Parts: sequence; C-alpha cells; structure tokens
Amino acid sequence: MHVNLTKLLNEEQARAAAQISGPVLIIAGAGSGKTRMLCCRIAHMLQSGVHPKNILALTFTNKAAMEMAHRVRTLVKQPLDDLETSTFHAFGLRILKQYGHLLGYNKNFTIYDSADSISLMKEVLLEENFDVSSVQIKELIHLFSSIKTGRTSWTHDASHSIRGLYDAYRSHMKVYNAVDFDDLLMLPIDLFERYPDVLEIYRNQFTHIMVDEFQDTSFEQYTLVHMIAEKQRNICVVGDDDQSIYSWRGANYKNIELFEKDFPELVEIKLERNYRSTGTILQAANELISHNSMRKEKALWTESDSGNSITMLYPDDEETEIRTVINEMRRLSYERHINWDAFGILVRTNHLIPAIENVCMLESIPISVSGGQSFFERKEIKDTIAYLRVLANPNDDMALLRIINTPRRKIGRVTLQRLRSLAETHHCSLYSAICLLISTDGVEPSNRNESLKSFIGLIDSYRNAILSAGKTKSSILNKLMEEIEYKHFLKLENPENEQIAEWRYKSIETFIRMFSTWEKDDGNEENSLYDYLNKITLHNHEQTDDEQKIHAVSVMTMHAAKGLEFDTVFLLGIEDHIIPHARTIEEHPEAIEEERRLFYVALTRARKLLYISSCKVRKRNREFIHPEPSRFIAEISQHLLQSHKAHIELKKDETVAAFQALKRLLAQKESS
DNA sequence: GCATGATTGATTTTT
DNA sequence: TCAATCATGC
Repeated sequence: MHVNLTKLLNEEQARAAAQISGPVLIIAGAGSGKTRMLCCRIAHMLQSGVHPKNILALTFTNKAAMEMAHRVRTLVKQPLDDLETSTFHAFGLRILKQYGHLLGYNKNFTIYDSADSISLMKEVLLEENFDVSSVQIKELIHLFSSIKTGRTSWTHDASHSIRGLYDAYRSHMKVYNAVDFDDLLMLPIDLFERYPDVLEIYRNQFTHIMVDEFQDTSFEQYTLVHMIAEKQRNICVVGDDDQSIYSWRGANYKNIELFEKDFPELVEIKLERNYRSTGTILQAANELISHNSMRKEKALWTESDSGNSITMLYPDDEETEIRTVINEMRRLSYERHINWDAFGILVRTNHLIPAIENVCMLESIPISVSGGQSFFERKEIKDTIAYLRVLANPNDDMALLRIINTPRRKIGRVTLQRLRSLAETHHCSLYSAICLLISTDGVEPSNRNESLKSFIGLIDSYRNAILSAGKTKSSILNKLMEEIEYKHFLKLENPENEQIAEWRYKSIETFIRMFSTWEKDDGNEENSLYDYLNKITLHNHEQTDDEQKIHAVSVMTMHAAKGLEFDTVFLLGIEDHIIPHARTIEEHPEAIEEERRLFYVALTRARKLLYISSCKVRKRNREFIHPEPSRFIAEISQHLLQSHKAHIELKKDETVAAFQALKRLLAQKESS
C-alpha cells in the first residue's frame, strides 16, 4: 500500500489530508472532492502508523459510513476490520451496549424510532385523559426532544400538565427498557459525565477523530465528540454551512463557531474548487445561495465549460410533469447512450414520490426509491418485527400492542383498557400486567382470560426457543409466523384479492431470509437478537442493495440526496408552497434560508444537465390548486435558464423510430 | 365485548 | 391517497 496524496488530490485537498495531527476545520463546498479527500486522509493516517482501531470517522448517514469504509478499503487494499466508521447514533448505541448497564439498562433494550415515540405519546395522552390532535402530538414529541437534548428549557410556556406528560413519557420508556434516538446520544454523554474512567477508555482508544457533514451535527452530537477529542485533540471536522439542512432536527451550523472556540489552535482549510458541475449549474447555485445572510465567506469555482442551460419545465399537471421527464430520459439515454442510473429525480416532500413511482412502473422505467415507504415500513414487516421485538424484550409495550390482536385473538378495546389501568397502578409493562392478571385469576377459569393466557404462552415458548437458538433464529421466527397463521390473516384482510395476500406474505419470507443471512454471517460474533433489531431500527430508511436496482433511475427527497451526485438531475414540484415549504415559512419565517440551502443542495447534485419543473395545476388534498413557481427560480439569472422546447417531446412515430434504432443497436451489440 | 365497514381528516425534511 | 377514528352490527 502506498497512497500518494499529491498525485490523487489538488493542493488544498492534499494539505487537508496531510494534516492529521491537531484540530482541523475544513470548509468543503459542494462537489469539492470532500469524500475523496477524507478517504485519502484516513489512508495517510494508516500509512503514518496510526492503527485502524484508533480512528473514529463519524458520518451523518449509514450509507455515507459504509461508502467511506468501502472507499478506504479499496484505496489501501486491506480489510481494515477495526476501522470504526459509523453514524453518531450507531456509535452511541455501541457505547450503550458496552456500558449501558451502569445506567440501569438491560442489554435487551429496544430502540424506539419516531413512529414508536408517537404511539407511546398517544398511550400517555390516553392515560392522562388528553385529547390532542396528531399534529400536536408531533409538536409535543419535538418539544420533548428539545428539552431532553437541552436545546430548550422549561422556563417558558411550560404548564404543569405538559411537564407531567414529559415525566410520564420518560418513565414509560424506562419501564419498557427502551431508548429513543435522542437517548442514543444523551445517555453516552450522561455516562461519560458520571464515569470519567469510561470516558478515559474512549479517549485513549480514539486518538484520531473525523466528523463529516459537520454543519448538520447537533449540539449534543458535538458535545459527545468533543468530550472524546478534548484530550488528544486530533480532530478534523468537515462541513459546509451552505448545506446545513437539518436545523429542524437540532442541527446547528454554529457548531463551527463552537469548534473554533474549543480548539483555537486549529488549522482551517477551504476546498473551493468544484469538480462536479458545469459552469452554468455552479453559477446558478452561487447566485441562489448569495441571497442568504450570515454565510462563511466562500466562492466556489470551476474550470469546466459552462455547459447546457438549465431547462425549465412548466407542465400542466403532475402526470404530464412525470411523463415529460420520462420522455426526456428516454431521449437522452437513446441519443447519448446514458444509463438509467445517471438520472436523479429529486423532490421536496416524500408524498410526491408515489405518483412518480406509479407512472414509471407503467412506463417500465426502472427506478430505485430511497426514503418514502421502505420495505421495513410495510405493515406486514412491521408486524413481523414487532413479534421479534416482543420476543427480545416482552416489556416493549408498543410492539406488544401492535401484535396482541394481530391476527385477531379476541383481545379488544375493553380488555386492553383493563390491562392498561392495571399496568398503570403497578408501574409495570402490559406484559407484566397480563402475567399478573393471569396469576391472580384463581381457580375459576374465566373465559375471557383464556385468549390472554394462550397469547402469553405463545410468547413465552417462542421467547425461550429463540433466545437459545444460536444460528437458527430465523427458522423459529418462520415457525412462529406459521403457527399464528399470519398468511390466513392476510387473506382475511384482503378478501377480494388473494394475490395481494400471497404477495405480502412473500415480503415476510424475504424478511426472514434477510434475517437468516444476517445470523449466518460470521462477522456478527455476538449474533444476538438484540443486535439485529437495533441494527434494523437504525438502518431503517436504507436501500437494500438489490443488484437489479443498480441500473435504475434514483428517486428521492432532496434531503436524502445530500452527498450524492447525478449526471442529470430533475427537480420536480419546484412550486412556491412546496419549496419553500408553506408550513415551514408560516411557523418560522427565518427558515426561508434553510429552504434556500436545501434548494442549493438540490441544484448542486447535478453534473451536466439540470431540469427544474413547476406544475400549472397540482392536486392538493382533494382539490386542485394553481401554484406559482418557486420564488427561488427568480433568484437565478434568467440567461442561465431556458424553456423546454416543445419539439423535444417525442411524437409517436419518432418514438417508434427511436425504438427501432435501439433494437438495431442491441442486435449489433449481441452479434459482436 | 369485539369485528367490520363508513366517514373524516390530514400530509416536511430523518437518525 | 391513506390511515385513523367512529358507529353499527353480531
């Protein structure tokens, strides 16, 4: 292994990669070869004798973490099993797994995702007799999250009852032996404060730390990494304040200022040369972002040609919008021999995605959707996972509630209500409440507890089986799903179409197969059920990398597109209530700058061609509205834009001609 | 007391 | 369009 930095990188990049001791702040603009630099930097560390297990690289998404690990391995041609590249949350989980018992958590704790948190909030509200709309529930959860992470304090508008709800929420979590996403960061901080010797272990292990997407780290994430880095001070953070798009989740680009204050001896390096986009795209992006105030001084430049103008589309409605895009993709792939995976379709909100999926399906365009309703969010998969969760941790009430009457076991509203109040008076989980109810049942076997008894029997027997199963857990799960006749339940759910039931059961089989692949992988030494469940909670929104999807058009939200790039990018639904999003602006007028940054991120994903589309009519709820094009479009010089030429849309016979040409091409390829 | 079908109402972004 | 809630039937 020998990596020559100056050969692989430009001057600034090489400087950044070579500076491996002391604190470093790297301001890396969009498309400035940041990932490449980071990978070379790790390679350089290894070359300089730093052991892989002493390196900690924190990223924002699991995808980015895996990508980085992969690229470093290719670069240095070594397996590097000890190299820790992970997200903050995965890192926090790792710490809790090892030392969580010091804080009173059993090792079979469950991670609650936001859906679980919402269900729990509903439960708590029910208990305390509150009638609250779903919007308010989300607000409450957001408030509690801010409180927990110290972003907000109780001082203002904290009524007594709201504090009560917060306490109830937290005590429920404790009873369930559950932690939420915030806990994955806050509990390690708590741990480090209470057990300095544990902190010392981490400080000594991770002598070299890197943080990617630093502009999107939250205060508590920064606190965590600061605690570890404080002593050795070999920490490098990489970010771009113009791409900060997660402030609603607590991201705080002011962390850059904190970092400057905490590590005053730092070296600052700016990467301003853009290798990704054409001059036109870059200029448009620069113009747009210059409308924001309070930016760190930065000027992206490129040596590439100005390239094509940005194409504006003004389709009549949503369907025309997608069909126009499909026509363009067909034309480009035919004229320029472009693969489907060179296209990216980006939207502001998830709910614009299904319509795109449908039309692409009809037109046989292969697409790969990330975000939106993922495999793990399908009802049948969530049910299956809920069964696993209850087996792993019977005190997990949210999972238990999901499955206790699925399939129907004649355990209905009233029974549950009784169980709830029993659980409440004993401060225990529903599972314990059921056990209590059954044991105090006495001699006369009351009919109504029979179904509860058999349910507990089912759970207990499978729990024993799966916890002692070694590498055959998946087959036990399979047996469980057969025993409860889940397939039959699906058929009852879809009486008019048995095919749907079959199809949905197939995804359960797929899940069991995935589970089986995981448990047979020797890399998972511990191979515990808990590990698997935690893994799928944290990797929820991730692509299951099917080979068939590699040559597909990517469809995703602008948030999900961060860090990615495509030759050709289509931005759909660039209308004034969607981006900037009407609700955001209403609630926080200052958030317009973040919306602009989001649009900036979207623009800078494109290498060569960029299309921006704004519909004349869009269906919202049940009515049609006439949206205005996004105000951001007006912030770009008009000479960079060009309207979509009508003749570009292929007429029918042209399409036929195109297909024939394509056919000839394929025949040629085959014969050669 | 529970299951089922009809009505209503709500939709930002993600670890 | 979809999910959660409500009212009614068994």
